[in-house]
Amino acid sequence: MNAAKATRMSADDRRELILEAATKAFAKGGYHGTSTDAVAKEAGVSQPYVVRMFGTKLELFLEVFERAVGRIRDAFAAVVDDPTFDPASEDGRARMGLAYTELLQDQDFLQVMMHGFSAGGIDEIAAAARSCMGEVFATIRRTGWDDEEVRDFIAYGMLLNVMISMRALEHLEPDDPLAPLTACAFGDTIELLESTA
Amino acid sequence: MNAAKATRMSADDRRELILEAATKAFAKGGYHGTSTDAVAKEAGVSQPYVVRMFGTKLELFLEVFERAVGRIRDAFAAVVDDPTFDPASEDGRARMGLAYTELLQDQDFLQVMMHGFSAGGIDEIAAAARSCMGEVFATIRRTGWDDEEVRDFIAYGMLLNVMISMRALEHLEPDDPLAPLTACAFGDTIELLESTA
DNA sequence: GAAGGTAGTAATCGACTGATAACATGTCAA
DNA sequence: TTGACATGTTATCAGTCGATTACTACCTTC
Repeated sequence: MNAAKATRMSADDRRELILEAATKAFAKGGYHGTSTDAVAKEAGVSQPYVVRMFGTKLELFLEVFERAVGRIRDAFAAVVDDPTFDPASEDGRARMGLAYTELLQDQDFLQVMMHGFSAGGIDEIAAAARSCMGEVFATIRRTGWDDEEVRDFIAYGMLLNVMISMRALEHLEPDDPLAPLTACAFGDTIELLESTA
Repeated sequence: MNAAKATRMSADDRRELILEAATKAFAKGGYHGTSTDAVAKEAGVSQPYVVRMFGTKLELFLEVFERAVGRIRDAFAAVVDDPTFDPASEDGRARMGLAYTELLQDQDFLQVMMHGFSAGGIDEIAAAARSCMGEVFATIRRTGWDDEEVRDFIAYGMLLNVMISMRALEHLEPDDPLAPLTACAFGDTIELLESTA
């Protein structure tokens, strides 16, 4: 899949490349539904190499998952840490919303996140999910908003995540059963996203 | 697992029993993470019997999923159809909230639902998810609430679903990274749930 | 009491999966 | 240039999975 196959690469670069490929692969199938071979093919390397580099499939998934949620957390942190950010203002709220909207452009991350959140059947993943989600909450809390406001902000984001996972944006036809909710949930960001989805 | 194994049973009864077992099994592992053999063991029948009764594993999952979401939709429908229901009143909103809280008692249904929502990689499941979610939206909409209010109600429910999936309720220790959000999200329903979880 | 449909199992298969081991190739320092 | 390490592959394995086939046991009805 990748042109870099023939050439040798530093382990760090190769690791990065595999993590990106794994993000794409896990986004589609989740932990159980994605084989290490699928990741390897996506990355353009052999399957045993993937396994050996990360130890086990679970460790690979955990790393992919923590990166995905970490990226989201960091996007919010960047807004909060901006010295011109005023959490109480309408502009402040808009900035936080926009930060999330920008994340919607790369849906692989969000889907990996949702797969991790749903995988409560695997202890390590559930623990990572709680830990990462706790961090996101703590980050958004730093706005100074009331906990209820933070909670509602996260809840709304979660709705969007779920709808992306069920591929609502690819089914905006007026006769689709979900279209009314999709329109209401995504509002005017929908045109922005349609072009990229 | 079930005492009914030795005795013969009508196909309809057995079907029901397998669907319940499958709900429990799929709640843990989702579609990919649950084998038909796991379902069979949970139901106390042989694996080939499960497959033959439902055709394929996918058809079984779809039936389990549609039942799960159907049950949620019906719970809301019952509230809306109650002649004493006044959507605009505080009591009306409380009733809808309570209907959801009652659903939280049986977390298997909610987890199956979340697994279905996340399984966008399988076309049939994604389509079923959109369809079922569309029905839930339409049902709640019958309250007469503004679309935004319906959306927020669903979003909040989705947050609770996700937190249940990551087993937040089993990790309420003060040092758990997620505990603050869990406390905020579940509020006073938490004592109610702790006893059953 | 036997015929025929229904409920259910045992045996088995081919495909796939994650992991391991053994091997090959490239790179760089002395 | 040769030794040593890092990068990467091929071959292989034991376990698991969904599905099919063929078989058994039960119940009903005439």
